[in-house]
Amino acid sequence: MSDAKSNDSFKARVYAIVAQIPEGRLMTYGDIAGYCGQAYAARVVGGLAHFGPSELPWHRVVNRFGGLASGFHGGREVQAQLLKNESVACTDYIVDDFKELRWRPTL
DNA sequence: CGAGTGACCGCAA
DNA sequence: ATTGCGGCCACTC
Repeated sequence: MSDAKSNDSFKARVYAIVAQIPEGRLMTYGDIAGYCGQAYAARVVGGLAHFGPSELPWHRVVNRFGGLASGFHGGREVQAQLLKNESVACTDYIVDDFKELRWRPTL
């Protein structure tokens, strides 16, 4: 909300955004980090995701190229399968309409 | 407690 | 247009 300054840890904000990503939608680490207030903390988003709760739709989070990242819970093939399961056209671990599916959080 | 690593991005030349 | 480099935060061991 209005404050949303630094009451919660950075990871809390990242998890909140990722958890709010709708189906068929994708987001990039830089975008999430940017919406968290630190566009330079893109690495943190990835790091948190590596240890983050598998309950969050990390499979909807991709890199700048719209491709699946590594270290996903289970494997990239699983992530690709999940995206396909969400009607997301992904080819060779790369989202086809990534630029079109790039979702923007509702502030 | 301290140090290192990490699924990255943006910019510059 | 392409390539190379640096930098920030949090988590884990």
